[in-house]
Amino acid sequence: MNAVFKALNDFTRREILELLKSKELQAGEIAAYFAISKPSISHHLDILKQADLITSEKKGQFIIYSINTTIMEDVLQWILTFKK
Amino acid sequence: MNAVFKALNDFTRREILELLKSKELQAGEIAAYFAISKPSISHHLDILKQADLITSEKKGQFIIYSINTTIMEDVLQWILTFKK
DNA sequence: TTAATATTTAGATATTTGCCTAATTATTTA
DNA sequence: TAAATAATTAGGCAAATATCTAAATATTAA
Repeated sequence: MNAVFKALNDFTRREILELLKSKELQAGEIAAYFAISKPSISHHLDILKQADLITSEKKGQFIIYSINTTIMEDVLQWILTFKK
Repeated sequence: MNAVFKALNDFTRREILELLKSKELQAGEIAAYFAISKPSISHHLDILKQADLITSEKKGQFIIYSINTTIMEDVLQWILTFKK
């Protein structure tokens, strides 16, 4: 859970998740949405991956990223423990 | 939402929320649960308060902290946008 | 009204984070 | 096979974070 909350605690990373919500994207396509450098986006993707919030698959020279919603389910369950 | 994710991104603060889940507590009672100093706990309480995850009420020389679950509802809604 | 208690505020420090540019690795194309 | 393309890794730096001790504030009790 620590890695998940860490990953979610950044606007850019939450935006990346929003992008991946509709469809999977290449690393470069993701980077194109933001005004920050590719290496920085690559680092954000790594943090999201460490939290298991996204998965990646290499296709030739491209790397395709997809969202993994099963982890969101864990967060959901945690949140629900606070609801009466 | 930024303040909420920031507040949740710390083990001690999540533990404080767990404590307040069952009953409201004085600042000193909360601090007694942890091996870190009172000023540090006071700071954590402030961050939780900025995120509106807790509320405080002064009673004499004590300050009573309570959880505010309405903000958890916002997080819940955000999480749900990722569920198919 | 002075001392004790509860808590926060202030100031300092070490660690973590987010960003950058430069360099590296892997793959494809000419 | 050499050049181009996609992406990551490495190294450095400034800002943010978590922690501490010391000092300040507010309230209660002797």
